[in-house]
Amino acid sequence: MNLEVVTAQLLSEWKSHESAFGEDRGEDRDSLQSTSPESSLDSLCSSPEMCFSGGSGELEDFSFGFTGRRAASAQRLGKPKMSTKRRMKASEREKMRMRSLAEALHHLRDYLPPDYSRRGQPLTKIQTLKYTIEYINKLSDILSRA
DNA sequence: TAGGCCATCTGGTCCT
DNA sequence: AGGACCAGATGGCCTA
Repeated sequence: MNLEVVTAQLLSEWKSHESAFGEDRGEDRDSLQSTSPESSLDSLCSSPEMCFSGGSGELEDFSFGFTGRRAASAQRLGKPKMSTKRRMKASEREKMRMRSLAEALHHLRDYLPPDYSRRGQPLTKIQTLKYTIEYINKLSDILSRA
């Protein structure tokens, strides 16, 4: 069985599951938000610090006001507080890490059949993961029966 | 206005 | 010591 046949079979199977899937979507409908397809990436600039590209001095001032409460709890534990420079570097790395994760999820959506994102509403991260699992299971099932 | 989703910051933990 | 990963907290945006 070649790839085209598998794909065709999958799509037809997909259609047959559409009703059940629709219910699933209905269940999730409430959680479908209006984040546009590009929003998860474009919205990287949705908060003040997101558009910061490194201006360390100002960022430092900002994060100081923002993190006071947690720093206090860290000091209470008697642990040596991370240096500001190191903390900023760690924050930057974490930001990049989460962005690459969001990007990967964004990319993953492209591999799901359009049925999964009906009504032009993009999938949330959770939905993307759940539906991907579902999709892979269906593909595996078809292949095992071939 | 409440609730969902998201990006970011942060401290803790593990690993190299 | 420093990087990677994780989970909790927080605030902004959007929709019903």
